[in-house]
Amino acid sequence: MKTQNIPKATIKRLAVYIQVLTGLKRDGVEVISSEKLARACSVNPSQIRKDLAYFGEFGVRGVGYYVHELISSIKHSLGVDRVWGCALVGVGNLGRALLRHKEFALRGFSIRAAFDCDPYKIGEIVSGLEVVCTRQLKSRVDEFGLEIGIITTPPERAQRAANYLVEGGIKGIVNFAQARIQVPKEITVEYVDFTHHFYSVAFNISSTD
Amino acid sequence: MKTQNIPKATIKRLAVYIQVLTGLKRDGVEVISSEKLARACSVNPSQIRKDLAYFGEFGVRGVGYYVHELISSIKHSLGVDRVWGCALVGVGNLGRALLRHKEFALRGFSIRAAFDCDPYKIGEIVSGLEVVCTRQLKSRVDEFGLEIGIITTPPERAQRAANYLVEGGIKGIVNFAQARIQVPKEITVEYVDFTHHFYSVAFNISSTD
DNA sequence: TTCTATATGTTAATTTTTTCACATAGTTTT
DNA sequence: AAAACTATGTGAAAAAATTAACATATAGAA
Repeated sequence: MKTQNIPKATIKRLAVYIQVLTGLKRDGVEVISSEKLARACSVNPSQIRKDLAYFGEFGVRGVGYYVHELISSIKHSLGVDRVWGCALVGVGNLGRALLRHKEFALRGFSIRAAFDCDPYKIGEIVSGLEVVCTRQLKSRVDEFGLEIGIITTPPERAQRAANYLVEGGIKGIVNFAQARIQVPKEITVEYVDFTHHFYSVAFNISSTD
Repeated sequence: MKTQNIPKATIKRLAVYIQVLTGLKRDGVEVISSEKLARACSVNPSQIRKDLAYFGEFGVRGVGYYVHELISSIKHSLGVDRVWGCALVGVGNLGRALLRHKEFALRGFSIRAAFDCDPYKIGEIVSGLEVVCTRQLKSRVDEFGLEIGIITTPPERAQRAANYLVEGGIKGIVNFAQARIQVPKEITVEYVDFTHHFYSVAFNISSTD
C-alpha cells in the first residue's frame, strides 16, 4: 500500500462508495459493476476503478465487485477497519451533540474522553462520559488510547485546544471550530464546516435564476 | 458577474476566506495582502486572487484588501448577504442539534419549520419551533418563505424527504442523511458527511507510520 | 511632479485530476 | 474445449485546477 500521493478527492469518494455500498448491501445486492455503482454515486465509472486501483485489485473481470468484500477492502485501505480512540475538546452545544451522536462509534470512532476548561462543566456527565479539565489531557492520552482529537470550542479557544492535543501527542485533529489552527506539519488536520455547504447551495440557487 | 462555471473548490475556499477574514476583523486588522491572507488560510496567494477574480476586483493595487469590504464583497458574490429560509426534515438527534445550533441563523440560514412523520414527535416544540407532519410541507413553503431544505432523517427515509421537498418547490437541499438521493437536475444538492473527515485523518495517520 | 516601492489582476506554464479507450482476464454457453 | 460475452485494470488523451510570472495601478517619498 504505497502512499503515492493519493488525491484528497479520492478519499472523499471512497467514503461515498462505502455509504452507497452499505445501502446496497442492506438491500441484498451481492455483486455490482463499476458502472452501476458509478450511477448510484453520481460519478464516472473509470473514476471508481482508478480510485480503487490506488489500493489494489478488488474486482473480478467480467463480473464486477462483491459488495461485502469491497466494503471491507475499502475500509481496510483507509485504515478504518479498526476502532480509533478520540478525545473531544469543548463541551458546548456542538460538542454535546457529537458526544450523543451514535454514528461515530458505529463507524469506528470512539469518543473516550471529553475535555473543557470551564469549571462549571468539569465533572458533568455527558452521554456517559465525565467532562475533565483540559489540562489533564496529556496524562490521559496513553491511558485511554486517544489517537484523534476533535475540537468543538468557540473559535478563540481553538488554537489552545490544538496546542493541548499536540502536546499530548495526538497525531490527527478534526476541527469543528470556526477558526484555522497552526500545528506542526506532521499533524493531520481536517476542517469541518457545514456552512460552506449552505453557501454552496445558496450560491447555486442565486445564480440559476 | 457571469457564472462561467466556477470551481466547487473555489466556493469552499471563499467560505474559508470569510472565516479567516472575520477572525482578522475581530482582531482589529483593517487591511490585508493576498500573501498574508494566503498564509492564514494555508493556500497559495495566486489562488486567492484568482478565486476573487471570478467575481470582480475587490483589492487596491499596492495596498491589499480592506478586510470589512472584502467580507461584504465575498458574501454578496455568494448570495449570502441576505437571510435564507430553511426547512428541516427529520427531528432526530442530529436534527435537534441543528435546530439548536445558533451559528446557522448567525450566518443567514434561518430554520423556520421542522417536519417529521413520527406521530410522537409531531406537536413537540424544539428550540421554539413546533414539529409538523411532513405531509404539511408543501402548504408551508410559500407561507414561511422556505427556500432550502435540510434532510436529517435516517438513510432509508432520505429519498422520501427529498421528494416532499422537491414537490414543495424547494430549489436546494443540504443532505445530512447517510444516503444519496435522486432529484431533478435543476435542484442543487449538497451532501454533508463528517465521517469522511475522520476517514481522511485515520488514513493519513495510518499511512505515515 | 516624478520616482520608487508594493501588491493587485491576469496571462501563461505547470501540475493534477478526470475521462476515454482498449487490452486482459474471468464466466458462461455451445 | 473453444468461442462469445462481459466488466475490470491501466496507459494515453483531455480537461481542469493550481502555481508562477509579470505587467499594471496605487500610495507615498523625494
